[in-house]
Amino acid sequence: MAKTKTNGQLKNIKTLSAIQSEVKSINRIALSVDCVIFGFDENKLKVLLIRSDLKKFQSKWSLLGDLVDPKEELDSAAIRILKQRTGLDDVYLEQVKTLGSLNRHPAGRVVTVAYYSLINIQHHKLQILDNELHWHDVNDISELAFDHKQILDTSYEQLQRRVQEHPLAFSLLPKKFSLRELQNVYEAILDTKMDRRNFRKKFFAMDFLVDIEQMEQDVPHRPGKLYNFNYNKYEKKKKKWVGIDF
Amino acid sequence: MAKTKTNGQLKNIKTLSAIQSEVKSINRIALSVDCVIFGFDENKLKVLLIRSDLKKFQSKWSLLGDLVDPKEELDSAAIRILKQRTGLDDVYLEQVKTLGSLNRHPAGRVVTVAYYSLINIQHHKLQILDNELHWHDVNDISELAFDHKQILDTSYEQLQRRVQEHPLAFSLLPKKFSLRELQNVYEAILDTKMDRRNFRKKFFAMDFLVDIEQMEQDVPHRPGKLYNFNYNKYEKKKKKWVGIDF
DNA sequence: ACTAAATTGTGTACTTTATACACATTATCT
DNA sequence: AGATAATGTGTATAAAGTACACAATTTAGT
Repeated sequence: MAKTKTNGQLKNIKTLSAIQSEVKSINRIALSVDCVIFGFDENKLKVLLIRSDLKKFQSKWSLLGDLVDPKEELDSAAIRILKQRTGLDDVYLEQVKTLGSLNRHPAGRVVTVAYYSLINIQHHKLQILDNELHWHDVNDISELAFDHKQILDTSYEQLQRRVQEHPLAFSLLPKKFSLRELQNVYEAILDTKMDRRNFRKKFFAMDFLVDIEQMEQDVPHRPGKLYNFNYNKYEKKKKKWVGIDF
Repeated sequence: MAKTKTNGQLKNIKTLSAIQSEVKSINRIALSVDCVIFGFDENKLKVLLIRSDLKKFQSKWSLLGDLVDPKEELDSAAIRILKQRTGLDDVYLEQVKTLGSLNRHPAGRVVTVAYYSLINIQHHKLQILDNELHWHDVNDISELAFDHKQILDTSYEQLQRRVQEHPLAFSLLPKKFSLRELQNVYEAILDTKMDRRNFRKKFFAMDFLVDIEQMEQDVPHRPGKLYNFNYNKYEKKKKKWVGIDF
């Protein structure tokens, strides 16, 4: 590798062929993708986990992941995993961070790109036939295989931040939802209680909810109205940003 | 690779040795780190770029980056690059995202982990002796080598978001700064003008600024008071979060 | 020494947003 | 028919954000 030093600084004189030989050489690392798949059920935020296959982590649960093929895009790998595990392929997906501790994986150096996704459990409920796959309450998870607890925590924190500034919550619900269901999603994600009247006022003031003139069915009480979220209107009107607040 | 299918789902029966062989095999990818190094000078937000060394990108500027060694932590690689290029090793550093398009690099498949960092230009001004390294106005950059423009844009957007919610701006300033300098940093990052009296009111109300009882020197007008930012106090009092706002 | 120029430092009125809070209505279940 | 459980609605108060002007301090120029 061609480098020269000038006053302690590196000069940037690598040639393409030098870089190519570095890229082709043993200088490579296994890459994986791990997906934190969030769902919403029984008024709780859930995450889909699989029982770990490795002896070292026997009996521990882990996130859904796989190695990235050298000819595969990162996002494609995440989409592939989601499709394989949930049967869904049109889901909200967001990259969270990349972890690469030297000893994070027992099989050697594996750098992993973490994603989280939001899915509507109702839509795919029938597809989890693999009995090693289960939905877990996010707040009940104390330990996972590898560094997956850390990935989950970071993803959950990012979800909490982003759900307040972007209309993500709707991805966890059916297309038609009641205001109570929407509030339940926010309360589950943010782990807090909100005032019902102020919550409704806020969302009606935003003016992104469409009253579809239908009512809830099969609820053991007065049914609420059902709404859609109008993404087009949101895209046109969304705020740029606000102010300094920390 | 041992997989079985059950109703279109994958079962998770890989053994450790199967994974090890996947990890060790040709199934590996070159990894790099690219750093967006932000600075603040002449009341403008700047980014440190180097002239690209590759013919294909002749005359284009690029971010500072290097391949990650298989025995090197990701953060360490970013810190190494910052140290090599700026001489600084105690800088604000944040991972932004990982890009892995199949054709993003002419030398082959190279997945890159992007970081941004904030440094105080004054502190290291004398260390940029390499004349291929230059500070550029962030808003003057229209084209960069590889996909570096995309990395810059994403980093800049993330900086704009985060600077509003976290006390990052101070990393671009000397330890002692005047309120006007602080406001200039915010105005440069957010590309906006703010009301001077309201800005002061806001920061004094937060109560994280320490009046160090010194005045600016060598300014051609009435000097302002100098302040420190009290990170300890901030860590104790910082807000959890707020509400729904999009 | 005086004047002009530039910037600091300060307070108040107004607008917008957030919060706290209660009761009548509509449906189901027994 | 009555009990239960949730929906739907408005107002008063508190907090935060915004708009805005003038005197004081220092340097630079003459």
